Amino acid sequence: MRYWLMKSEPDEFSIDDLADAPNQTTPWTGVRNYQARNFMRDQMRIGDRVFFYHSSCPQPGIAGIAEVASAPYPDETQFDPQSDYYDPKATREAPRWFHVDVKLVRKTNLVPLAELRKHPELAGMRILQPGNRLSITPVDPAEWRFITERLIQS
DNA sequence: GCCAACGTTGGC
DNA sequence: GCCAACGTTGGC
Repeated sequence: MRYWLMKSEPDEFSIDDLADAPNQTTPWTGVRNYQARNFMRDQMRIGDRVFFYHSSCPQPGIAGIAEVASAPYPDETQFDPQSDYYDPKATREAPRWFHVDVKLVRKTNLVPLAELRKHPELAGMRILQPGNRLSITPVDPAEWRFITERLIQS
């Protein structure tokens, strides 16, 4: 099982929105970065654990734990001319964008970005590197353990 | 609102 | 294929 961190802007879709979603599950649509797509398409497996991260907001940080809840499949929004995420180069025969479903495991206390930065054990995390913009990043098992055992209350 | 980082686009 | 211009992300 792998571990991941997935960013979402709470103004767009927050941990509470996930909690309120049918079956507490949502299709992770709208990713338009090849590296992030490849993680979902090629590496994620059902049951992989995910830190749900709030970005571009007053209190950026980890807001909950989720899990990968589906195999990868084409992102419908790429075919929809009305969507912000419409991609005229994508076709149903050759979809360009794939995503998985993500299901809530539980909300957690917020672990602020500033808190993550305090711990040398986490210094290697992608999210902490300057200029990191990738919306989906792998999390090292040791980092996952440190955060869940030390920074998240059970 | 600012600005650094970085991915993408498009001219050549 | 190069690379400058441009747009976006995201913390502060």
